[in-house]
Amino acid sequence: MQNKYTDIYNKIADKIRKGQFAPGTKLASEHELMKQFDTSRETIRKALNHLAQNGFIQKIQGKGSIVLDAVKPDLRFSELLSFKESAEKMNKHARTHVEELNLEVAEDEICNHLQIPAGSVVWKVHRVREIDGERIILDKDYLNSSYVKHLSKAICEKSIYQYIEQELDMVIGFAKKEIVIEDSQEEDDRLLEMNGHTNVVVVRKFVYFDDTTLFQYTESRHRPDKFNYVDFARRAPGK
Amino acid sequence: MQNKYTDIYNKIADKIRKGQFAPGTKLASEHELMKQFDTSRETIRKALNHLAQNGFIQKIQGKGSIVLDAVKPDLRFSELLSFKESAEKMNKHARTHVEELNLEVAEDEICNHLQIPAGSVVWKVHRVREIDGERIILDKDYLNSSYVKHLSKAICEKSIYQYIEQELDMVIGFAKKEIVIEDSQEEDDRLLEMNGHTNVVVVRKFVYFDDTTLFQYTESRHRPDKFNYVDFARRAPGK
DNA sequence: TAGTGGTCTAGACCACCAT
DNA sequence: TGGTGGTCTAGACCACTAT
Repeated sequence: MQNKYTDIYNKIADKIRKGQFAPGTKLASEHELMKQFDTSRETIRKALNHLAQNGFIQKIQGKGSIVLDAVKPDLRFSELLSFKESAEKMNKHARTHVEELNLEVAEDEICNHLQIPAGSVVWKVHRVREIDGERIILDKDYLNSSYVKHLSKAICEKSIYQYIEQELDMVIGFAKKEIVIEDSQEEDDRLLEMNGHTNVVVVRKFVYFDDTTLFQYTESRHRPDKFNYVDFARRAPGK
Repeated sequence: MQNKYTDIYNKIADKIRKGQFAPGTKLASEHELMKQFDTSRETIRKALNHLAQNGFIQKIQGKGSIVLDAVKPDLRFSELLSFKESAEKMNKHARTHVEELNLEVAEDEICNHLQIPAGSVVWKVHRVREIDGERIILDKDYLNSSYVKHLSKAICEKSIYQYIEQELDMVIGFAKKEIVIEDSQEEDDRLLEMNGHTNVVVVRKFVYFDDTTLFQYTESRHRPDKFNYVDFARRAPGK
């Protein structure tokens, strides 16, 4: 347990995920939850607001907190997950093939993306993701070697994020993402089982540490028929 | 002004958008903002946390709140905006062509999506979105006629959400969204300028009122080369 | 050590919903 | 009317960063 409200959040979220709190039913009132968790109302409210933000519940003034039919809130576009984490949450059989792993002088475009001087040395990692026996995603990662000094095939096969967080003890903060559709390139055709598809879904991602330093640029190239993203969106209040 | 913290949020967000607070610089401290806005610290913190959630700032303990280089946080995938709102925020020349507007017995699949009995009567609205002179999006909307009793061509040309919120005084709460790539259908080819593209990006959306009732199912079909979504994602803390 | 943000509390008052 | 959630406050204590 890190703090009370994430603890309460996790306990309630788990019960909703497991169906112990059924969709359509109401949670106990905030007053009741205060007693159950022996805490103050603001702390309960922090947990409940977080649950509402993530699509677990809907709070209605005067009524209570209604459990929603989860959108698999685990597979969120707005979450920043590694491939390994996503695959595990989806219960997929996944394998990673490291096709390329080099510390090299980066192309100008990559240096530009990483906001470092042209001619800088970066880690270039190309990995193919095999899911249920099919090679359907090509991940092209570029990492600022000033922050991530060492990488290995084993690390890339497992999870770079896990290595950064657990071994390097750096904290990943946030990312900017973009989705576009593009024509497939020679590399996609060579490394993926394209099954005749001529375009790919490209997810571009800029990933930052907690202290706002940019350390990674990634292009995740998906075979179009296997691409699927879900999300939960709230209507911005106001006006 | 509805309440203090959204007011403070909007004021700071506007200044960041306009560049009056430059990326990389720090906001005033929470203590300082308390004095500036004549309010308590928790109220300031609510506003700042909201700004952090939406990618405007990064809070660092012991240091302060750093202004981020905005990802055009206005064009977020995780936001629930109408086409009109999106187009306005992007400063695009947009036109809407209402191709179909009928109150009719819905197909079983649609009834299923809207969670109503087979054979129910629903509003079916097909609209083509023209942006910068090109017809590139086909929106197929289905609305539960028990909640939305009246619609007109004028309403559909303008904004259904605006009509629902301002005229019907209903509050739109949240939506579940999904993105997939599919082969284009005869209707896409007929109504859109496909320029030889043979697939479309389909955004499926289930939209709910504030009180958790489902009132709309939408399929938004985009020409692939014009599809672009951006988002800001935070790494879930914990574990 | 001083200043920053992070957590938590106990209580007030208000708005909305049910009865 | 009583119960629910929504806003706001003043203050305490802690953790981290600077110096």
